[in-house]
Amino acid sequence: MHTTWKTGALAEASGLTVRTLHHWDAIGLLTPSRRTAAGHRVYTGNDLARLYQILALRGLGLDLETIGACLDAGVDPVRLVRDHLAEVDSALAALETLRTRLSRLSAELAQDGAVSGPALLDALHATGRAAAQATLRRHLNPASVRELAGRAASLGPAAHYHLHVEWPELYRRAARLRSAGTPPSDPAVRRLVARMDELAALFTGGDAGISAGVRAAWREAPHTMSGDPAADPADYREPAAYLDASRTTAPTPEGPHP
Amino acid sequence: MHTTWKTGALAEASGLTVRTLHHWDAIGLLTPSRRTAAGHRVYTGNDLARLYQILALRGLGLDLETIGACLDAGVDPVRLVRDHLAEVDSALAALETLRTRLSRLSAELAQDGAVSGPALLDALHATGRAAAQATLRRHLNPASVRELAGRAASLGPAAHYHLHVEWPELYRRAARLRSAGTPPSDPAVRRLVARMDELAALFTGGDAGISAGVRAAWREAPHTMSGDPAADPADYREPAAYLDASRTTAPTPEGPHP
DNA sequence: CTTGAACCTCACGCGGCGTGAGGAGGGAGG
DNA sequence: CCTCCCTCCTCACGCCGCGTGAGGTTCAAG
Repeated sequence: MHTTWKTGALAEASGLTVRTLHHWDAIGLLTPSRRTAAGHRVYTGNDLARLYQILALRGLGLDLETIGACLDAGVDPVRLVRDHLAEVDSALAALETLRTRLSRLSAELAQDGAVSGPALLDALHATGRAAAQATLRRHLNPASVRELAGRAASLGPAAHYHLHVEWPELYRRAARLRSAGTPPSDPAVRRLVARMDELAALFTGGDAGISAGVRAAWREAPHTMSGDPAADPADYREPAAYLDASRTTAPTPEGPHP
Repeated sequence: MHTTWKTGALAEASGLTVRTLHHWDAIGLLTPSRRTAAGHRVYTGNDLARLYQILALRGLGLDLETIGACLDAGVDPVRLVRDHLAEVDSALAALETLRTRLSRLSAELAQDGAVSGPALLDALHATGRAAAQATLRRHLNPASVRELAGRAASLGPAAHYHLHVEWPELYRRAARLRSAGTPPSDPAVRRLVARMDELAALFTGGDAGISAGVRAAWREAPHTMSGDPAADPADYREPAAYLDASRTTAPTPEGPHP
């Protein structure tokens, strides 16, 4: 009965590839105890035990460096597992959100029997839009809805950009400033507010009634209006209050007057 | 009102980095329509529309090459979404399995108050082992259990390897051969069977009663015996039947007799 | 004209190997 | 002894989506 293995034999027995064993040797994760005079790797029973441990830890989804640290003494297993579990949980949450979006999209596509070229983008675009318009209609009269739609149409492709790219980004930035403790009176926040008001004016034409209605729709159902079903209402409510505070506080001095 | 953007402005507005825009330009995903005489990138409204589409598709988790193909005409959106959904589903299933294992392990670790060095491996090892022994005890008398344990102990670290590395690998290989349509009488299958019987003899000492009991335990609860809670009983039952068939059929000729 | 910010183009790095290229060791058969 | 073929070895580049400098040009303001 043999008690040592050459690279190929170990690879075949373990289901790994020779290249993987070479790699693990190169990074010092699993170094064969011996070599023949010609430089051929010889794995012993101890190496096998280590291989088994590596496979066990790899099965937990740990990266190779962590596995090495684990085996070469020096990690707190409780913390390691707890942290890793947290990582896995967040990855799982992200994937679940994605799955929801995809399956909704898939349904949308299956429904429009005929499949043309940019059908994917159309469907992607349409998904959830009907709901957003319904919400808007609850807060605006038909004439205002038509005016909003007309202004959006006249902006062309830029409308999509302003609504779905720049606007969410402004919101994200407001959220970052807020959580960094920046006071609402800070000039950076004021610049954000100014840009957002500018964008809003593009769509509402400066009509206070329309913009109030739009704001009400966002307050009612941020996840519907933003088109992101995973959006947390709190992620919108708190920055909104922060931005309102910016609009109503006195400016902070920003260096000497010119 | 400006209708063009420089790299930095577009990056800031979209929340991407300048490097990302450079990269997307380099791979031809988003090339600015114009450049200044000095070579500075100038993005137009059309580029913005494309950027918006890219971000929308990226939000679905598609890779950049697929996104490019999508936008430059030439994919079936129905198939694309269906296939991608399938990918996401399998990733999700894998992650859920992993999460189950990790949380069980976490509980195991929390239970053994004191944390020593190789506690993680101990816990990993112990998880589910008690259940496997309970299953075994239902199929073997105490003397046989003791004999099994004694033989396993005398094998040392190699026992872990045989049980948890080589044995599952042999099973996986059997499953592959089976699904490839290889007949049970094929010499490759016979070699597998011979090796598995050899391994079994290492643990049972050739005692037919013990090996029958072990086989019964595996038939009853493969997921418990293998230590993999996600194991599908069918993944063991069918290869097992296949291997049994190999043991009871006549050999196929493998070239001319010597 | 000078400064400083913003822009440009290389080019390496990451993780975990896959996939050759090009060469040497080793056992079986002539 | 030589030849054949299989297994082993060591580089070294490629993947994906950028991050992160290094080192040089251009632009707008003072």
